Amino acid sequence: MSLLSDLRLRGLIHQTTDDEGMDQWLQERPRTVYAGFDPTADSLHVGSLLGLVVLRRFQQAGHKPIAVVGGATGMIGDPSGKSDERNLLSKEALAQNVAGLGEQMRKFLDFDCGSCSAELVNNFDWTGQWSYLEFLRDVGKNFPVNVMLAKDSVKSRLGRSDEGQSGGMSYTEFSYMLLQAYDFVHLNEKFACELQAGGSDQWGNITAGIDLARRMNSVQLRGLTWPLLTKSDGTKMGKTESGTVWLAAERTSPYQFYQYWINVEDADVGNCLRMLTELNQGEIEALEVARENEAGKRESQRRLAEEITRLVHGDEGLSVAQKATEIFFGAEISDLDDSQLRQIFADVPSKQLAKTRLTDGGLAIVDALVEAGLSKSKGEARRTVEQGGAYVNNRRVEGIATQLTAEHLASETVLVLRSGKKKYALLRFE
RNA sequence: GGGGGGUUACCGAAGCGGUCAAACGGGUCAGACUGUAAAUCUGAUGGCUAUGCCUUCGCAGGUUCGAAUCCUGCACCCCCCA
Repeated sequence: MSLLSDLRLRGLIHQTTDDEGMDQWLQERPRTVYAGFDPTADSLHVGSLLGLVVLRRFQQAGHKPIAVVGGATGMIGDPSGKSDERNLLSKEALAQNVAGLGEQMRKFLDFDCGSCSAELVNNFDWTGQWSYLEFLRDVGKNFPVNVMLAKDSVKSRLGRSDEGQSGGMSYTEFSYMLLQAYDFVHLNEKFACELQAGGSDQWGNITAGIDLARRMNSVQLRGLTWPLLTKSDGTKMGKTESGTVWLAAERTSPYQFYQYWINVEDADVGNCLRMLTELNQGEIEALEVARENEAGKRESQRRLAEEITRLVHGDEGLSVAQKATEIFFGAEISDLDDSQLRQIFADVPSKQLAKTRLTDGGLAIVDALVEAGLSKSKGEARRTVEQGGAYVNNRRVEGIATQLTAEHLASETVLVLRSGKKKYALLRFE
């Protein structure tokens, strides 16, 4: 199956500049394709996943992917789809972010495989060189304002100009499109890049780049967009009550990441499997059937979580996430050492207490719950225990009189407390 | 400026001299059920060294053997008349 028909089948194609010819064009010879990534944080998040996955597929099909980090455009802010003007970032912060993103991209793209090696470039490297006058002369001249005003991203903002300070659009933001358009021209000149891919909200920017290349260099470039990945309730993927789901393990632990996918709604999981994983059509269909017959097993979610977590955090990250899942959902805790426990419970609050608290008859379970922050008062702790909601190392505590001693330690120094179904805390005795 | 009503625990809201740590509903926390879903059901819900003790009913005083409940003053809120 050709790359493009596979992408189509997976629902990854929203629009192309060349519906009839592109498939053929891609099969003729290896092409160079680029997609942009937002550098407003030092980590990518679930929202960037689609772009990475698409570039990865292009590379697997023998094409050369370029990931462009918008160091320059990030300083300005893309108006597309944003209701308000974005905060500007300092140069230093951007440089740091760009470095972080590159690290994560290595998991998706091969940067060392000869002619189709991926490239990571920062558009600040070329955009930063421009003088204002040069830019106006060489680039700005090619942008008819009336065409720009007709773009949806601009129109929607101008319509709000009477709504006080947040309405309207600054000249800086208005210029964003020019910068991004020039990126395409530059990449075409330097890497012979002929195709830009992006989310459907990027269509306007992509076509602007194609127009500019035609005017400046008389070349015909191409564009392709993927649909925005949204949930069945219309909200964005990748957000939880506690915030964004990041790809960096320091920001979102592998366990939390894995759990995010495990908890995807039935209505969304099919889309996610098709768009984000590399499972083939047959496997995806089999999961679909399984989902209809035995929805309760949630095999699709499990598979989805497994695939994506492996891609982002590697086999090791996946196995920690799975082990943690097993434990967080009731498996008794045994045969684990300090470092394993710490890794698994990385997200869980912990408190250090003196080792001596465990000697001399031990530490009352009620006090332990309060110390660990699982109960606000001893009364509340007592209630929890009496109602059967307190667990030590995932074993239910029987009786209010329980005293914790060294025998209750799960590993050398750590004891795992739990209140209710999911609230955990660690006590470290050192 | 005058008249009336209000202020109760996390929130809403009963209580109007002892049996009030204070009904009821929501929330929250546990438990059961379940698909790590939704719904439902059950229990708990001021603190503690705990069959008792301590601190709470806007704030400060007072009456009384005894006050969330009565009286006085103060603060804030709402309504009506100027």
